[in-house]
Amino acid sequence: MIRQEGAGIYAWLPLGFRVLKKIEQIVREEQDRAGAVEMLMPTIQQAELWRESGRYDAYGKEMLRITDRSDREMLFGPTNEEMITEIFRAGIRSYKSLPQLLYHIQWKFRDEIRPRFGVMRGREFLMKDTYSFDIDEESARRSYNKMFVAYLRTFARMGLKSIPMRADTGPIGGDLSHEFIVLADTGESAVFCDKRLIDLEVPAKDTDFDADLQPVFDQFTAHYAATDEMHDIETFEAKVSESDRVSARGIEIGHIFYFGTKYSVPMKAFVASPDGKDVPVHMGSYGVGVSRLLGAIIEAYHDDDGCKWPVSVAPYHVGVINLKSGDAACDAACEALYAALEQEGVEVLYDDTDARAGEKFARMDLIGLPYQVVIGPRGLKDGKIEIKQRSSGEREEHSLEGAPAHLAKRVKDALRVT
RNA sequence: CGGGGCGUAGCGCAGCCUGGUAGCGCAUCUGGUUUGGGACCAGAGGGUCGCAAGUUCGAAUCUUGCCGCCCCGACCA
Repeated sequence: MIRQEGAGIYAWLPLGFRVLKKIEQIVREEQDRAGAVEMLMPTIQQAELWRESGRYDAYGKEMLRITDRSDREMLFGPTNEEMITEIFRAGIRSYKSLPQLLYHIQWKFRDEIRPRFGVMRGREFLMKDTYSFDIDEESARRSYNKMFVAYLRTFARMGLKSIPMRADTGPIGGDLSHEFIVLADTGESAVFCDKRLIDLEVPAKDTDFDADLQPVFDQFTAHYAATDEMHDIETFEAKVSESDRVSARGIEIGHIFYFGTKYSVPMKAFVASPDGKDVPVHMGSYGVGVSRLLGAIIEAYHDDDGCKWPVSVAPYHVGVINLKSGDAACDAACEALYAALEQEGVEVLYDDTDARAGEKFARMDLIGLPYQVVIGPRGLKDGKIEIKQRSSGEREEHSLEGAPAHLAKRVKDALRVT
């Protein structure tokens, strides 16, 4: 799936790359649904831009600084607030063009003191970052809520139960911020929350993002939830009954900020307000660690034998195991099934190596595709094949004849966006 | 950056203390026997022992310097 090429730097091998693309696509679809517009900014930025915001000196050693052949100072972007602000001010002059919600999915580099946990904390990582521009705080809050809801949906589609937690705004600054945390034993930080939060229903596919989303926000922030650094044990114990208290470990998979005019003022991103006066725009930024999500999903879905991918992000939906490759009937049956499944839009990984059965099963379990189809000469005599579900381990006999439609239906049901 | 450790075949490791020219398991390749849930036998290929300098008749092994990587801590999508 991946291969380490340096501290915190990974090559994405074919299988891992497929998963990354699927995660990316879900993130993209939910951004689009929420009304954000995709674009693409470069990885390399000019130091000059960062001097305007004052962050060139403030950012410290985490920023990878580069010089070009003319000794111009450049940097590999750790984030894009400055650049998007520059793009905004160059093109937007009037309140009538607001709000704006722009995002891109691009590689970032942060020269972490200590990269670890593989792709969970790489130095180079793929991030979706959205930036909002609004005329005032009230409007900015609506943008914030859109991303808040979009994130709940995004993570749910990957099978992750995310919990928004009030967060410290950190070096990016501002006063309204939430981290989206997924609970996992191997999580990096301790988290504390109210159990009732975990069972809340995620907003549906047909959510109207132009409507008032404040009730959703209120619902998901009504109960206690805090990461280690924001945790206050007295409040926790006062607000949450003992049976509802959850103390666990969590992985941060998303982080949203409202930071007002922090960048628009120094960088002069002003728009004309209705009364004709120039006012600084109110901004927010919203990040999802796309490459990190791959690690988070594995943490959430695996067993001793390997991965157990949710259908929505699995590198393939179905693995076809030919128990006796070289046998004419087996080969024909496998190839027919493969073709029929592809016809149905099901993604298939076909193992026709001549390894022993046990090795093939083990390998397929490790890869962790949602469904495995086993075809061998013995079952084939009666037109039977085996369908195994990786997540439950459940195996069922099925007729070869109806298998493509049957599997396609199961895959499509699992993929149905709610 | 502070503390600890590692670098020897694609992967995982032994050998280093006590210098004598490199080995094991897995993987790969060939042949055979097997074959329905991690087979067996026989054989083969694959290594500038992280890099450089030094000590020595001789360095994977000792010394020094450098590079890379991992783990613990402060920081982070």
